[in-house]
Amino acid sequence: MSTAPTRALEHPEREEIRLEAVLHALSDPMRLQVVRFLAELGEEGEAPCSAIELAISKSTTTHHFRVLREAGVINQVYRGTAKMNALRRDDLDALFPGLLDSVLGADAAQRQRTD
Amino acid sequence: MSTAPTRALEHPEREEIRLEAVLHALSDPMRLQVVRFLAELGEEGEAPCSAIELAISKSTTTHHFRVLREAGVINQVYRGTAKMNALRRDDLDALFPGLLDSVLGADAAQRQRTD
DNA sequence: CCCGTACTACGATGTTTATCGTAGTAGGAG
DNA sequence: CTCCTACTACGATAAACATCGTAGTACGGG
Repeated sequence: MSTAPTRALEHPEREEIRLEAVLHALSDPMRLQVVRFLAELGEEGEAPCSAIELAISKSTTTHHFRVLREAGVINQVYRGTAKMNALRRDDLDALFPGLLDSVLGADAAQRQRTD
Repeated sequence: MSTAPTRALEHPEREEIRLEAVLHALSDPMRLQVVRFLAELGEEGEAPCSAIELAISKSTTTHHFRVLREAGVINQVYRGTAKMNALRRDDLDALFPGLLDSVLGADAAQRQRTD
């Protein structure tokens, strides 16, 4: 009925994003992998959940995306049947300058070391 | 007897420190408070567990210090009856350049905002 | 209207975590 | 040796978390 703008998803406002929640969200390998993937898409990059191949089930994937969204790390919007995901780089950089980049850098470095 | 150097504590080597573990260790408010405290002591700063007033019981405090130590965030040594704690800044900076500083900066910023 | 794709909600399970209190050990001071 | 201080180990508990499978809903295309 009417023009229901596709049901909306709960996101914390920029000011509501908590450092502890962000660190917790990033402290899981699966979620870090998602963030790395989104970061590699560049500035405006967005991707459906299905674009990221994780070695876990669909329902668990949904769970991890939700953790990331609720922590304020990613933005999720319904676009037709897909759900597009994007890093909230602007918000994170504004709140915690340099944090995201050093985490991504640390991850890349560790990955290279451990390879 | 001989010169038993007071019983030793398990610490990960520099190369064994995992980013995920560090992020997880830092994602708890109590532990972040400990790290902030130690960071404020400066380069060579070290302090006994009892120097940090946490709003939790002694046994829980012990637990958090252990999590930090096992993640490679702090170094603990017995010094007489006390157990001295120090940030492993050198190791962290070498492995994850900028990470610790941006977390501490982010924490300070958030604290100022939320005050 | 029916179907397929994409994602979710729910309920279950096993693991980890934060927390505590009590009882203990280790080391320095008397 | 005795006592005090500092910290730990253990056992318990309640909450949170990662994971799954099944059953469902939302949307676009035929």
